[in-house]
Formats: sequence, structure tokens, C-alpha cells
Amino acid sequence: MSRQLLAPERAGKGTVVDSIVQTLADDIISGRLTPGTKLDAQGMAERFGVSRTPIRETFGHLAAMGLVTHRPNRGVIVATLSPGALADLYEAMAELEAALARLAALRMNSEQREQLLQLHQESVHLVRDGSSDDYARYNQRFHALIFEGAHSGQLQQLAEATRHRLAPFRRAQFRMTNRVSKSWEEHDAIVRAILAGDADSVARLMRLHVQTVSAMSAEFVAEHQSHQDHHEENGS
Amino acid sequence: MSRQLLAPERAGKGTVVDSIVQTLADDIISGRLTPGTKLDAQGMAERFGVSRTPIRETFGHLAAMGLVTHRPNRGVIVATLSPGALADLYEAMAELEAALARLAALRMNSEQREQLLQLHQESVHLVRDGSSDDYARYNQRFHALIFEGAHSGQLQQLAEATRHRLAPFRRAQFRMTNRVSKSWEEHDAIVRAILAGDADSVARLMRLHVQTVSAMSAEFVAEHQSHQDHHEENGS
DNA sequence: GGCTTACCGATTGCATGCACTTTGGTAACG
DNA sequence: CGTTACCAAAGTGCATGCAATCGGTAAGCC
Repeated sequence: MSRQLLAPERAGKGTVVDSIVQTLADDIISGRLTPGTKLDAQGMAERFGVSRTPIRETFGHLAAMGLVTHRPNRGVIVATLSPGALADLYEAMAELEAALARLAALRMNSEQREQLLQLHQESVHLVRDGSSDDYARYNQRFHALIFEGAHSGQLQQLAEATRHRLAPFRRAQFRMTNRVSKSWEEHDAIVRAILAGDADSVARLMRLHVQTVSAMSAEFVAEHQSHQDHHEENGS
Repeated sequence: MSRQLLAPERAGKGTVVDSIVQTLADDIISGRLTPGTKLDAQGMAERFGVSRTPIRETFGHLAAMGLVTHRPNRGVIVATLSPGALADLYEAMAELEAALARLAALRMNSEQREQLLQLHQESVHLVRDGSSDDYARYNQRFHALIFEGAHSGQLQQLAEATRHRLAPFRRAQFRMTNRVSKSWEEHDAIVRAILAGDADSVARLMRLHVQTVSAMSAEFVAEHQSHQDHHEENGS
């Protein structure tokens, strides 16, 4: 008995194991699983109604994405980043986004420029009376539009993968005082430069923008790390 | 019978499965396994003296690196890239290397600058009377020094991963007429700009340099693809 | 009494077995 | 003679079982 009763969660029709990867990746990215949480192979097997073998494979995929850390013979935990590793990842993010924004300034077609401008203009009111979650959603869409405007699939993939790795640590950054309005102003400058086709300026502005986010995030993490100040792991 | 007789190839002491990953990755990167080759799980299991389970895991890792393509229920093959996908990867490579070179210009310490200059100067004679393999080795070292000079671990990792994915298609690029001397001149300009600390120029020069390599590689691949013009695979 | 060491439970990592999908070949039909 | 349907062999994907390893605890030693 068995085979087609993976009812408990996500009866994805596709490749069975990839669907579990996506589910767990979402759990990590969205913060349902917080860094440091141990992932029990047997428990996951029961949760998804499969045996431990595909779960093992799943863990391998997640480790390859950098979302979990695999300690030989000691199981996997949701990736925990030391402050240094976090800064390093943010730097990579900044450079990737700068490169994508530069390309976007050169390659966005008129429809994409129109979309970007419209999205950005509609977001004005969020600064005043939107929730931080609302702004986070707009922010996500803003960067996604630029990624697509770059017309550079591979770079986009790298940027998205890096963004996913950072997601657990970026949470709630927009709750910092004044961060939202500052962020919007930075976006505003970026939009202007993209529409003007000023590639070099866009790269510089985007790099600074992400670096600012990095500083906020580091501050936030440091603030919340006093709760659990034991044993640091390194992300790579 | 079994357990510790993985004699046939690489009796790596460490994690048993990672050593197989490295062995196969090397085989692909070095060209011993050419794109399109099917990797048989059972055959690999016998070759390495293990069962199919760790081989399966190995394939997962290689697929995550982009070195092989996994077709559900149809096995894995060494990744084959369409011309478009290849160009896309090269573009990512160009942007990554440009970012790293830019950072290197800003951050290389005096010792690293010294090393770079020395390596480059010693390579002059390779242009005239070195083999293309010799030049390839110098080239590898040249880029590696810049990677390290950037002091940006995560970006470096992304660049190296991308470089590995491209390796099977870069082979023999230096056999193209005049490519070596042209490449050396580009390196020369890059070294000058790095030593001058001219970050923006370095980024531009490096981007152009990699793009030139890309064009050469595409030409080379196109030239050699007439030999086997059946069934194309797409890399992503 | 504090520290080292040996044992035990829990968990990982790998081997093996079995059901399903794919594919190449053959035969029947149009 | 070309096309389509079926069949068999191969190979993948998952389940299950077992040995090795790790963490924790308790007993022994200094």
C-alpha cells in the first residue's frame, strides 16, 4: 500500500519531489521556518506521506540553493548566516541588481517602461498610508519588473536565487522608522534614470539602494540576535 | 560484501558522495564527458563501487550546478546549451566578472596587485611561443587572482560556478587565430586600470573582454555543431 | 566533587527490492 | 509499402531495511 496517497500537503501532480522542494523553500523564504530550525527527515517523510529517500533528495536541493545547511551525520538546519556572511550575500545582491538595472536601462521596451512607471506612481500612496506588508509587495514587484526588463535570464536567475537566500533575513526591514519613505525616494531616482536610459547612473543608484537595505537588515538582525547568542554557523 | 572498497576511482576520505560529485564535475568541466552524454545511474554505481542511491544524490548536485540536465524518468545527460542559452550564460559571466574586477580595483591589497602584475608580465612570452594550453592556464590564473582580489566571497562563488558551467563550451577557444594576442592585450588594459584604481574603466574593459570570448566561443561551437546536427536540447 | 569515559538511544547514510514509465522493435492493419 | 498499435526489455523513482555515527547520560576514576 501507498503510492498515491500523498494527501497531507500539496498533492502536486508534477515531479513529486520538486513539489516538496518548493513547499519547503516557500516555508523558509516566507519565514514559516526560521533560521536555525532543524529539519527532521523522518518527520518530513510523514508530513508529506513519502519515505525518507525523496526527503533526503529534497534536502540536497535545498542545500544547493543555500537555504539549508547540511552537517554530515547531524541533519540539516535552516541556514543561519553570520553577520559577515550576510554582508557578503548582500554585496553580491547589490552587484547583481546593479548589473540587471543597468541592462534594464538599456533594454527595456516601451511597454515595460510604461509598466514600471505606472507601478511606481501608483505606489506613492503606500508611503503614507500603506502597511509595511503592502510596501513589501510593491517592492518585490518593483525589483521583479527591473529583472525582467534586463532580458538576461541567467543573471535574473542568479539574482532571484540570491534574493531567496536573503529573504529570511530581510523580513520586517520596512518596519524600521522612515525606511519606507527613504526606499521610495531611492526607487524614484532609479525609475528616472532607467527612463532616461542612463545606464551607469542606474547601476550606481541601485547598488547604493541595496547596500542601504543591507545596512538596515544587519541592524535588524543584530538587534534580534541577542535573544540567541550562541554558536554561529557560516553560510558557505 | 561492500562498504569500504570504493577502490576503482578516487578513494576520497571525506563525505563519500561529495567526492563522486567532484570527480564527475571534473570530468564534465575538463571535457572528458562531452555535452549530450547520457549518465547511466547503474553504470556509475558499478564504476564507483556504491549503490544507486548515492549516485542519484550525486546527479541531484550536478543538476543544481547546471552541469547536467535531469529529465524525469529519462535519466540525466551532460548539459547541452542552445546558442541562445550559451549567450545568456556568457552575458551573466561578463557582468559577474565586471563586478568582481571593479571591486578588485578598489580593494586589492598591495601584495595582490604585485602578484597580478608579476603574473601578467611573466606571461608575455606565452603569446609568442606558448602552447594554447599554457595560455589557458595563465588565463585561468589571471581571472582567479582578480576574483580573489575582489574580497567578495559570494560573488566569487557565483562567478566560479558560472565559469564551470561554461567550461565545456570554452574549450579550445584559444586555438582561434590571433585570439591569444588579442586576449593578452585586453588583459594588459585591465591590469593597467586595476593598478590605477580606475574602477569604472575596469568594469567596462572586463565586460568587453568576456564578451569577446563569448563571441569566439559561439563561433567555435557553431562551427563544430554541424558534425552532429540532430536533436537539440535546451539548457534552461 | 569535578572530569573523563563508556554505554545507549536516536538519527543519518547507504544497500537492496519492487512498481511504474519510457523506448526500441515487431507485427498487424490500412 | 508506409503507418500505427502493441509488447518486452531497460531504467528510473520510491519504499524499506540495516549498519555506522553522533549526542547525551550515567557510571567510574582521579
